[in-house]
Amino acid sequence: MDLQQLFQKEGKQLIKKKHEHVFMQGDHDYCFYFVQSGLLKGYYTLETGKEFIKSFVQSQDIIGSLSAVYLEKASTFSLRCLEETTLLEIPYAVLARYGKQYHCIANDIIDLLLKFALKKEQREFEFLCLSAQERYALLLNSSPQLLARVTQNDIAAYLGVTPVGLSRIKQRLTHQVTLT
Amino acid sequence: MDLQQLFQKEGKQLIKKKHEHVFMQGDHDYCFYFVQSGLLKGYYTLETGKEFIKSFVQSQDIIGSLSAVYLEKASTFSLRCLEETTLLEIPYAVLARYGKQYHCIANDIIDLLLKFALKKEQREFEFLCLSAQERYALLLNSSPQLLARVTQNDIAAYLGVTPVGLSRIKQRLTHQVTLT
DNA sequence: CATTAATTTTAACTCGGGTTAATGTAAATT
DNA sequence: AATTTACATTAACCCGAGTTAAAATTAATG
Repeated sequence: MDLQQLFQKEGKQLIKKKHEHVFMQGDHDYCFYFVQSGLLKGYYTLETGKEFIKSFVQSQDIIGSLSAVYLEKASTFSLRCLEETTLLEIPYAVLARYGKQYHCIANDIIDLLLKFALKKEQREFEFLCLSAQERYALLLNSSPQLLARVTQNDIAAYLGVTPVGLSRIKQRLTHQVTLT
Repeated sequence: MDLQQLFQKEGKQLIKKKHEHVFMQGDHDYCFYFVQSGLLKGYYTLETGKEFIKSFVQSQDIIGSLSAVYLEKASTFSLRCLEETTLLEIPYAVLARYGKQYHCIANDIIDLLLKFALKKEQREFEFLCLSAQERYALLLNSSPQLLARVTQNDIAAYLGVTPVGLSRIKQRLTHQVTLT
């Protein structure tokens, strides 16, 4: 048995409409979610009211709040649907139980965590070493189909700039391109 | 047996002088390292020659290049001693073998990866949502003793600003503080 | 279809941070 | 002690991005 089969077997199916939340920043959510279809955003809300997007979550992804699930603290971010989305929900306790019993599940969890860690490391690299314009160019290259499904506001919030800033970046890029 | 005991038992001790490298960006290093004493920096070198510090690595930390070890690719960063440092070196293959055999080791690996993922997630948050000044203020609060061991240049490279920029941030902060 | 609401672009102004270079200060080496 | 080398601060100038506000475009809804 692998992790995905475990979700199929033990997961509870949730169907969420566009704009609905799976959980909110501050919640003590103790579940992981496998995305069967749809699109979501994980985002931070600051005291100032500003919103920043941690990640877009797509079909076949597994998502959960590590700080809520593992540290048993309040979730540091909210998870909200950008499109109608179907998920399979599984409590962490169930996952942990299977992990202890089946080595292959434990290995899948290690695998999942490693991929997650690598993804976060890559994003850290981009923020640490690259300009907003370079980050946008990378995103455009790696995920054009994702960008098409998402508003400019959300892309900006993902890059860590304002919508106005992103608009200027796009303008600069297209001018440069047509120059060459 | 736990992970630290495994390092004691199977690890090979390395003693490195200040400025020596453990591995370099581009190397195919296949090991994890437990830091017994000393201080290191993991850093990216860009084609432009600019350096950015991914993380400082302190006593009791475990470090390795995930992309080198797990993806079997070239390491994306270099690891270099800021002080004389002693390490215990263990090949990933050995770790994986013990992980398969002993559940407690597998659990420790999951634990290690989770903590690493949480750390990277926190740093992602800081870059995504906070200004350089806010990041510096946080660092000053959370790790004053670390800052005392590290040069301004390295703190700047860790925050993602230039030494000149950091100097201005410090000036701004002390002026603000003395105003209140 | 028309109106309202949401999204995107453009402009004017401000500010943080990069760049370069000069100055000051501390360490290291001979 | 003297000189070189590394590290830190300061100043002048420039540019990218934030802010606010207005205009333009697109989408949603009665």
